[in-house]
Amino acid sequence: MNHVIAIGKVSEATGVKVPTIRYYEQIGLLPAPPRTEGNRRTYDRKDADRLTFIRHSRELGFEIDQIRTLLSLQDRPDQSCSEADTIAKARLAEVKDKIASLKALEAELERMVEGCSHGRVETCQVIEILADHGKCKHHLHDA
Amino acid sequence: MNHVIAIGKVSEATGVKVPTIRYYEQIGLLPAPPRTEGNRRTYDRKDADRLTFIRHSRELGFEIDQIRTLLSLQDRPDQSCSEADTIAKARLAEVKDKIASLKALEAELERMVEGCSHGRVETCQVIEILADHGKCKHHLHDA
DNA sequence: CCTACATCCTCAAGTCACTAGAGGAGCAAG
DNA sequence: CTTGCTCCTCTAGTGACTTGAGGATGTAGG
Repeated sequence: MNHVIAIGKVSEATGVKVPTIRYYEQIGLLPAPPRTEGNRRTYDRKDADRLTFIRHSRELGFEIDQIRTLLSLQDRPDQSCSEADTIAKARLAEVKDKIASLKALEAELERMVEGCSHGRVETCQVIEILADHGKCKHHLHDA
Repeated sequence: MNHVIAIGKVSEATGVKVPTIRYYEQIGLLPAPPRTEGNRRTYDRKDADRLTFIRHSRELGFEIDQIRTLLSLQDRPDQSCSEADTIAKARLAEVKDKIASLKALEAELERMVEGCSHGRVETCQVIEILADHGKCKHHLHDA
């Protein structure tokens, strides 16, 4: 209720950097807060909660547009949560994919590093493997 | 030696898209090839190899600047490969980190999705967990 | 009251690694 | 000769911010 928190304090409390908070306001993800006489933004607890929600969602890899949807769902608690469920499931699938391809990548990098004879480039597996894709067993889709 | 391959063919052969090849030339990652009378780029086997090297490195998640270093190492085979080794090791560490944080993320998403009662938003774990970071056991660094 | 200094403001431009589109020229086949 | 493909340059857009310039405001100490 009492808009009293300065942008720097919200930043500290939520872990979202000051310019990022202003950016979120600009793109309409966070409502423009009231200002002091000296034109400074004043936030309250609700704003901080929203920013925490946003930060956590970003950490989980959701895109801004997905977060927009999730936020709008949060604002209307009577609605079905199937949309939130769908978004989370899609993200989960993405994450599983990414873990799989990162593991392939890890294996290949390990092979590279282990194969490095610490000699000259001529005989270095690192360079060798990068140069010759045929030496790579896996098909990596994206890393 | 015989510069004879058109950009579309190199693209096909290496899996690097045509505009991306031109982009790599622009940023100096790939040397500007000779042109035909009709101003078309003509590539040879060496260029294709270099592009394969670049693509594979990108798939492994190396940044353009790192690839620049790796390429310059490849060009001077007498040098020590310790720099390549260092770059690969750093990338390996990054990948391991990322896998760890993605696994935490996977667990959290799974918890969210399983906790969804398919009812209204009010009781939905998905929204709940996003809103309250305290409910999240893990510290995720980046996803 | 004055002076440092931290914090805040706006606006524009930069980052990374591409991708997309406009508008036009070259080239091979039917 | 025309259809349709590939190619050319150039500019601008993408996502999610970050950085910097240039200035105003707020606060603590002397």
